[in-house]
Amino acid sequence: MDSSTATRSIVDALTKAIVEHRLHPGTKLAEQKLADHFGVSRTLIRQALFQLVQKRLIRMEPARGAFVATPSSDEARQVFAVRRMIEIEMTRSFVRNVTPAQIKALKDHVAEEKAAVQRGDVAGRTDLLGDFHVRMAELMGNEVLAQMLGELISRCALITLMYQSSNAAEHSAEEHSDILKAIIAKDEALAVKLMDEHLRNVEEGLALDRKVPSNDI
Amino acid sequence: MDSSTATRSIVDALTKAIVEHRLHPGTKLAEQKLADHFGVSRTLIRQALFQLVQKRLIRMEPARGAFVATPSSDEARQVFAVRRMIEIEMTRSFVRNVTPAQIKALKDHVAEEKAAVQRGDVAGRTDLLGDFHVRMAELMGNEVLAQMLGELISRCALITLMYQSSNAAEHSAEEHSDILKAIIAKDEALAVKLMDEHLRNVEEGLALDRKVPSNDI
DNA sequence: TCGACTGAAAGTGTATACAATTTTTCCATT
DNA sequence: AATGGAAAAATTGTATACACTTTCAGTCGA
Repeated sequence: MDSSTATRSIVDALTKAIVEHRLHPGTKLAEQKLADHFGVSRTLIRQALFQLVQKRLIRMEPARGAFVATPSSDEARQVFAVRRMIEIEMTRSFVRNVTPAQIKALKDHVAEEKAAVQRGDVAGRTDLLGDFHVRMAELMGNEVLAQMLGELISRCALITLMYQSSNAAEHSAEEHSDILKAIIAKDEALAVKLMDEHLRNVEEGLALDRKVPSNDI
Repeated sequence: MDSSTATRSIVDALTKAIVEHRLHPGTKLAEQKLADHFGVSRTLIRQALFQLVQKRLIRMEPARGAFVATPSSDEARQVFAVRRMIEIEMTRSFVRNVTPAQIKALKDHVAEEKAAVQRGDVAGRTDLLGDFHVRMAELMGNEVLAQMLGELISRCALITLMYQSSNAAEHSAEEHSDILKAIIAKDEALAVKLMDEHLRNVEEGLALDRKVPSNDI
């Protein structure tokens, strides 16, 4: 059997469950339970758990087991700082080499976002808002970039769940739209500025100064 | 026993061996041999191998086993593109908030680099040249950044081995020194420009246009 | 001689077994 | 009733067993 396929699908399923907030920060992930649930042995579950540790979506405590990660506010700030570093330059590079096909792809994406907002599809909206950034990376044809950004954004999903205060994320679709306009106008400086502000807005919509909220372990 | 400790030390040992070029691209990593070498069962070896797959230092083929990765020239270009994105903004941020202690730390590091160059210590030099960049990230207090950059630089070690043509890397210590001078002068634009050029120089010292050289699998 | 088949050897993929640790339960003691 | 502690249950960490796939050597046939 394909080594990766079995383990990979478990990793993907767990990642999805964590990012979509069906598994909350601090939740214990018992190996046998997961094994029963997925219909495999603990061996494969452990392989999957170790991969999730590397993705920083769970943590493992010696002899105590795996838990959904509870990123600290420090870590949250660092993740956002790295996102800004990457995405500022990504945006710059994107504007410089943008093609009509790329613009169309982003337009379609923003339209989907707005549709999700309109119909009040919170889960779908959250998903799409993150995908906008990964989509840019993919459209640039840089898989390394796309994957790194994807992992950072997965971590942001956890962070958002833990520290969300205001619903500043409601404006994100608008901001994406504005960024796209700047890209279309090939206004490099503006696009970069808007992306930077957008990421700062998302971060400032979080309560990173307070203690870890309700979901404390 | 600490879950991570055993596996972790295996991952570290293999990473070191790959980055230090004691294991060449394409080399088969047989599980039982590694198990014997490390004095553990295949279980732990497999856990380690899966982690190395995620770090892109090895690849696993279904039912065929693990091999030291042989990054394509496309992948190499992407890795360098991401490094530039991250490090340009990292440098900018570094200059803006630099402290005397940070400057001293980088000065010491560059001195070590020059010493290694002087005494013809190629292995130590290569190591230190990569560390300069990680050191900057660490000095900024951003562990997330430091770890991401560390992984990118590990991949660069593999890439360098596969595609090294000219020994352009010999000037790297000089370039680090120049970057540091710009940082000390708090000349943000210059520091960023020098870092960008430095990374481009390293990349251009590689033969990414040619077919995969001798070490083809 | 070359090529294709065949069977053995080696290696990977998953499950299970077992030792060691943690957690829970339950009873005794204050 | 609350606390402490010991035994039992559950859980993790590692090794081993076993089925399945690939690899390779050797043989047979053209």
